[in-house]
Amino acid sequence: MESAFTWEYKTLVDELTQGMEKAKQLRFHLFATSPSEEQDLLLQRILSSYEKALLILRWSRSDGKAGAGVPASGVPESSVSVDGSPRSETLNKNCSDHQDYSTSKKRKLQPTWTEQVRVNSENGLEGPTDDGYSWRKYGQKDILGAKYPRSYYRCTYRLVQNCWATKQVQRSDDDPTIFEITYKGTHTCNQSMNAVPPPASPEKQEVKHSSHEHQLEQPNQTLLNFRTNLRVATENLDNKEMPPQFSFPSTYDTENHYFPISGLVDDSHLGAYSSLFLSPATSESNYFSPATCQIKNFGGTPGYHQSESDIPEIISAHASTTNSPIGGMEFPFDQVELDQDFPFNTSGFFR
DNA sequence: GATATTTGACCGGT
DNA sequence: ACCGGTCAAATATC
Repeated sequence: MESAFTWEYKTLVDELTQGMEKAKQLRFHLFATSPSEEQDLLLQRILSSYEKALLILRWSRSDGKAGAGVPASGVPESSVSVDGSPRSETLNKNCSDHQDYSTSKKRKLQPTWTEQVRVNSENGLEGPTDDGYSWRKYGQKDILGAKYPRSYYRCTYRLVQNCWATKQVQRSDDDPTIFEITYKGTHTCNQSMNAVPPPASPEKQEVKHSSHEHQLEQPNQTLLNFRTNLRVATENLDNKEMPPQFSFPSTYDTENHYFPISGLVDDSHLGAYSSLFLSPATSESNYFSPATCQIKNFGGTPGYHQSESDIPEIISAHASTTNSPIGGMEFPFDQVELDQDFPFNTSGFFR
């Protein structure tokens, strides 16, 4: 019945796969010669983009039926994190059930992935670094059986851009230099070009519940201190269907997870999924729905002097009703049903 | 004064 | 009832 779509799908996948292969080859050659960090990173990002595109296609296609035969090769984002360490993560694919946060106010199942970050510094206190997004801590809890409390962060721009990404940071019991960071949800905000940290000071975001709290104030400093390595993917919530074998985006990643640190913040980062979906339109053109504009004006600044909880309510209600911001796209999105998981209401840019 | 963090209270799931 | 996650008032920081 959807033969046309199927055809397009295959073609798309094919094209993307080819592109990715070429990029891999190029990268291979590059490694043989004189790998400059920036070049490598660029390729890294190119590959990552391909990965994302493929992943999205697959995801949207399978939508609920686990992988549709394709291994959910799953990293929706760059495989390099700010601190230069590779990351891999697993998503729980079951995020198709929360249409809008507003109604249930329960962000039940979202893409969730965990990474472990080892902190290098001798005293290893600062916690994992800036991951390119700015977070706001909203809670801390002692967890049963855990030595260290768990910290809860959410995206600073939740109100302004209706971004519902959150993360939890838990210091490992036995190895205090290891932090386990669980990301939940994807960023729909656009703080991607945040190589320059926003005024909100995202840097010291990570726990400082340790007795010592001499946090370095400069992000770059911090970055340098945490040339963390070791990323372990885990987390695949309640999705039994998901094949255990998700793999790294590209085989290269698995082999060389020592990507050189560079000052760059990968632009796709955690928001991969959402930003992905948005990207065809968002990244270049900043159109976006009128509703979005209202939202933006609404909050004004990332302040929340007015009981935070109402605003998102309004916003998402708004957003969920105006569900067709994407007008002129050529891709048959309607068949893919993208809107399920990812709030399109996000604004491309907050200005 | 605006924004971020801290921390006890609250709430929902199990 | 317990536990993890979130809220929100109080407090800290800029």
